[in-house]
Amino acid sequence: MFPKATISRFPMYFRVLTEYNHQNIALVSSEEMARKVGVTSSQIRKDLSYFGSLGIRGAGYDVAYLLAKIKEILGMDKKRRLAIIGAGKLGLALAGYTGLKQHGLEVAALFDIDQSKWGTTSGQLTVFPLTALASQKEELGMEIAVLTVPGAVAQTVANMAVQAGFKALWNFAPVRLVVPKNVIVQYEDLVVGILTLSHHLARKFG
Amino acid sequence: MFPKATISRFPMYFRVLTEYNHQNIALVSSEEMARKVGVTSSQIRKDLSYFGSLGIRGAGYDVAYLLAKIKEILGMDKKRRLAIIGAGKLGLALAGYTGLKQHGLEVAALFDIDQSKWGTTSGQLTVFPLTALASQKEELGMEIAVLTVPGAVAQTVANMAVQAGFKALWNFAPVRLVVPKNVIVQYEDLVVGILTLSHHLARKFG
DNA sequence: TAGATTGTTAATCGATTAACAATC
DNA sequence: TAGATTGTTAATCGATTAACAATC
Repeated sequence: MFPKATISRFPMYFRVLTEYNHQNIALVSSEEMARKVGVTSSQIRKDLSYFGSLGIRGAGYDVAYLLAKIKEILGMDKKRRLAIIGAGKLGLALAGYTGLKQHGLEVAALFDIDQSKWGTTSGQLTVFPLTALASQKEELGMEIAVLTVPGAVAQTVANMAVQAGFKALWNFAPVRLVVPKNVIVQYEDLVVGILTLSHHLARKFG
Repeated sequence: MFPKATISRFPMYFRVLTEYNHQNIALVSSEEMARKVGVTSSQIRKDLSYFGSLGIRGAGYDVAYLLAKIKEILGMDKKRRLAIIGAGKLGLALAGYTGLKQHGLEVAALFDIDQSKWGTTSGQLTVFPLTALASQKEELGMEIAVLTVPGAVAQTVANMAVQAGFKALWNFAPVRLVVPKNVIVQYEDLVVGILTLSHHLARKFG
């Protein structure tokens, strides 16, 4: 098995390879990529080696081939559709975030408990009542539920998502969720990064 | 020195302690906290031990005291003001994100290069021209620059922030920034989490 | 004192890096 | 073939966990 951190570096690899591809660069060495990404070349070779012998000894990595492989590893070869639950500021921002589309991820619909938000279109997206989650999941073929709701209701909403058949949750609420073990939860705590900065500032300047 | 991961767990400790505090619970054991946070009690004791002998043997941790200590460690004892550069969807969402305020962080102003956005108030916040960065930094006492701009201009904007005197950057653009070594950059890549999920889905279901 | 729980040490586990044989 | 760079092994580094002496 490979380190968890390996997968977390793949999005960055994907981006620099996309760039090389646009520049019509056909081959790239681990050394060259390493410089661009900001890791060691050893790290890159090791990360890639977990998924097979993807390079050419003496030459480097075929950009197009490696790009295809990484897309496959990250599940980007198939379009993944997301349901955003919680049409607040964060939910709406994610709905319009171009970074998702650039990585083959598509927000298909939003859901909210607040009646006043129903039907509202953000871009060409519709906000549905939370009760429509299961039916719309089937209708729109959504696989991943994004939780952008207050912490106090996160567990309840997670239960509904699980009930609706979602096997993957991307949770922005700072709450540990209890879910059946065939359901994957990815936690996203936006506050960690900024408080890490705040900590460093406090250390250095007080 | 302590593991980098130690600090990243502190925001979660802060939240559960805040909860205990609201419930008027005065003492809490590492075992109890561990259950709530979802880590081992050893981990909690170790994490805290890096910052002194914060507990009471045989009894546990004094909630109010530990809370104060953690606030201090995370630099939350002083209010930190943020400048959001890039008044797009993500920037506006962060400007209105209540999670920041709950952790003693205050967005003081937004900045954008796009003239049509200047003066626009989001909540009671103003969007300033990028050229006003240095003057407003002094005026409003901002310490942290939040970069919510496209990757293509992130380095240029980072340079401006450094020029304006910011010593800490919170960078949402998926680009490695080159900055003087007395400037701290915290990278926030929103795509990593969701692509990790996508990878797991691909593994399990194809 | 007896019971409980911390703080810390040592062992374990996991991830990164250096080095180089394999090979294009 | 000579030069280059991968893929992989072994060494190093770092983080977590288990266990228990210290002590409230």
